[in-house]
Amino acid sequence: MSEREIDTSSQATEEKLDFEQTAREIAMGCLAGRVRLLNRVITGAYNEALRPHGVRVEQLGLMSMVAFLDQPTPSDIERFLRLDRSTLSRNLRRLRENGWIETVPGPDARSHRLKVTPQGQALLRRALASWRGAQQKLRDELGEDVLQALFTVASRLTGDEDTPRQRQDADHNETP
Amino acid sequence: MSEREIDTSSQATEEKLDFEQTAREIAMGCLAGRVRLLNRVITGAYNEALRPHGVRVEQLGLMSMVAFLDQPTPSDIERFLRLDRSTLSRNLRRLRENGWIETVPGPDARSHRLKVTPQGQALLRRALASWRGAQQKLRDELGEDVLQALFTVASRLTGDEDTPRQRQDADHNETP
DNA sequence: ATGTATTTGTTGTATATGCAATTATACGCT
DNA sequence: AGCGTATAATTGCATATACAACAAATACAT
Repeated sequence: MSEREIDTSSQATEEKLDFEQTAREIAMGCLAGRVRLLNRVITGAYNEALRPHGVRVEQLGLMSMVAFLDQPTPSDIERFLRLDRSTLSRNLRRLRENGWIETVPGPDARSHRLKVTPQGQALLRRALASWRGAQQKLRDELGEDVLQALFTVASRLTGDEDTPRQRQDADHNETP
Repeated sequence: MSEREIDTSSQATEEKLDFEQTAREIAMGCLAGRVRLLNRVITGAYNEALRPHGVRVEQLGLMSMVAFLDQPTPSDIERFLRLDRSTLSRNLRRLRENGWIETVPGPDARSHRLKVTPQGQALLRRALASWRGAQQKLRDELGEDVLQALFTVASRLTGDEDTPRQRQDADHNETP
């Protein structure tokens, strides 16, 4: 870096500014980054509250989903949670290894149904107060409206489980 | 399951209902679950768009943060992103192994500063269009107001480092 | 100055997550 | 029936994430 770069490189300077602006645009404006930050903070808050019970909020949530969907197959959960099959497979295996869920023969020879064991139910009941504590704390911090907004966004983004309004046109299929 | 359970177990029945309600409360109402779902869908969208460039949005974002913070130490980034030290350490190592960032001696013998290499800058420029495409697509799907809401929530939850340049009133400090 | 506490980074261990490839089963069509 | 395709779950590999334990260096209090 001697003399050349300073004099003749108005272009290089421009590129540098360009890069800095780009970096700023992504660093401060990336939606994915924000949502991951949000996720770290929020998930961390629940897990801190749940630590005494030896369960993570991811596991508690999955267990609850098994109960809520009433003997679902892994595939059912996958669709509902937009979770990759392989992720789900392993997460369920861990729940099974902990004795919190069990499998019963399913409607198909290649599938099976899931149910929460009594131990799993007991755990859920034990952990409920801590879970509620974390949820309430965040509700207080963020406000009920923000909570609702987050739920609404999630619904809208996943093709909505609960917002069945506005069907534009079911005919326009885009290249099968 | 013979006859006993049906007759004498009004208490067991009650407990079962109780469990089902709890499961529903958590399965459908857990904020952490919603935010993680949101994160899966959104981060997945960016990564799909970025795949041709061989970089993930987590990495692109971290690289941009290094540039934006202008030769930060890992500790600076940790505070800004609310990322665990160990996570950051490994993520930075991978960026270094890819030749996208480098370290220079820091203000301290136990620390060092980070900067983006020319290769890293080139990658950022190359990937910019794809990143913008993903961001715009989500903006269209969610609406500008929702985007802003997500940013605001993140800021509020982290004690807000940034709160976009919008400074409507820099005077109104909210009771320290 | 000296001993303790704090800061900074790394490594071990574990979970969550996703993509690609594989296996097994079911389904549909000829 | 049999063949090709679609669906279901698992496994290999890689990254992101966090907690705990550690090592090195600095800061601080007396």
